Amino acid sequence: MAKLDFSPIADTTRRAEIVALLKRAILTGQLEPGQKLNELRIAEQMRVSRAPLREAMRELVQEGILTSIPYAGTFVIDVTAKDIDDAYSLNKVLDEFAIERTWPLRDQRFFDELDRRHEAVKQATRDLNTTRQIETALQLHGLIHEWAGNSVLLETWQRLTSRLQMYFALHQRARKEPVPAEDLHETYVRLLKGADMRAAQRHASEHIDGDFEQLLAYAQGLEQRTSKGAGANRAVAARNRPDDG
Amino acid sequence: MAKLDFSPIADTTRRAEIVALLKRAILTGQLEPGQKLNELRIAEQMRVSRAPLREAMRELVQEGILTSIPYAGTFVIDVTAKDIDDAYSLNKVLDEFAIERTWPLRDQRFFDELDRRHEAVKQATRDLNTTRQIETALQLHGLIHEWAGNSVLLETWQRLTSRLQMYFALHQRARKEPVPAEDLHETYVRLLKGADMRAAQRHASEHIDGDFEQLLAYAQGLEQRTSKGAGANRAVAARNRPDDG
DNA sequence: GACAAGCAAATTGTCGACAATCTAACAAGG
DNA sequence: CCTTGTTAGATTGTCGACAATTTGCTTGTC
Repeated sequence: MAKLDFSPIADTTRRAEIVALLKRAILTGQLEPGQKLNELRIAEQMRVSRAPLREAMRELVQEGILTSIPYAGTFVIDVTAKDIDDAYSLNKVLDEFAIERTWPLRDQRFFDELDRRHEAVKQATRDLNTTRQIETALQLHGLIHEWAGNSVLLETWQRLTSRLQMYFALHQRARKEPVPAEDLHETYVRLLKGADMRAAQRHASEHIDGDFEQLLAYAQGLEQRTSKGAGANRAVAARNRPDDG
Repeated sequence: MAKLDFSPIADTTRRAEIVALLKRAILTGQLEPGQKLNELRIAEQMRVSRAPLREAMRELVQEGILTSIPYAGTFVIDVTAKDIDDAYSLNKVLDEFAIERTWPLRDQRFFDELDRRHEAVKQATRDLNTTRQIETALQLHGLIHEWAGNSVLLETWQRLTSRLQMYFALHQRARKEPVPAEDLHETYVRLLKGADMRAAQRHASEHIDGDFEQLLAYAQGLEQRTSKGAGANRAVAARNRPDDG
């Protein structure tokens, strides 16, 4: 018998599809930070009952992109400069670890996959598809975490990625300028193929730095505009913001 | 007006209480790895309907201590030697990062809290309360993550802690020997109070090493006993195991 | 006008029942 | 004997309705 690996059957529960829908809406910035999610309205729009919707929302709360206050509502997380800075700091640490673990495991398949993902980024850049560009860039970046062979690391990074994707989407949305056409990942890919692990680690940090610098500036701008909420409870403040429509 | 911080009102939803109950049952090892959670039975035992129970289970799935297979059931995660090793590796990295960030922020309140938690561990040790001993030891360990001032790091560590607590509980349960009476954390606390950050980081790694060595040995024993499931899907294998009762 | 009590609307939390799916046992056919 | 189709039972997934809680408005009082 031929050795054929079948991929798992897709989850056919409404819950799973709702999770996917909501996640996309949040990560692409269609649902804005602080926005309240009205269960009845969303359930009607999706043509499902509130039960699977609520279960889906519970998952996203635990995934860290929604917050929930009993009897008050469920809200898209707010984004502060500190949140972004925290995520960035940890990401740097995880990257170094991932590169260290991936390094001895690199093989032809790794390099091929690296090229494949790099190509996907370049394609999205050519298409001027910012959402897809963010998505593919993070997938390129995620390869070292997948390859490191540490399931806990991968899981952690994927959770972090959700937020990063949201942050970048918000940033892109705020500044309506066109996407940079240059290839920012050329050096990153080259170093990952090379022989100097330290150099790769160092570049990974710096590379992320470049992306995050803009993000931080954007977030700090946000802070100032909504500065009244400085010491207040963010979630509570969110209550007074408009509903989803 | 006196500057008084009120602690948040307790969540009065059934869901939150169910989460707490289930989590405790899993983290203390009362619910064994791979065990299936029968919704109807648990709901009846807790005198609640399945709706809040299912929502609670969704949270724990996302928290990583339950796994769910559509239309098949929700199971306590299986524990493999590799899982423990992965968690251990990442924990080491997070610890170094946490110490680095906490280091300049240490003050009297930090030292006081450190002593307080250290004392709690010693008390639990004197009481021969293994469950509480694990709990307090992890809380002592968690201080650096709380103090580091990075919310993403803290969140990540707390997720890791859930599993660590489960692993240690299983380990303690397997070997019925009495708890070691010596104080394993003396050096750790002393170094955190000292001036040599590198030394503290190094000891943290080694200190964890000691705890994990036993865990790994235990897990590897598990692997061999249930070796038939080596290549098989763990979750599927779990289906054939006995229900909760 | 300021303020407290009380009511009404909207929203979230929970419940019980039904639908969809899986598992296991059994029968039929090769 | 092995495989395939069928069926009954149990369990999970989903639904619509009801209960609990919050919020904002209204009313009455000073």
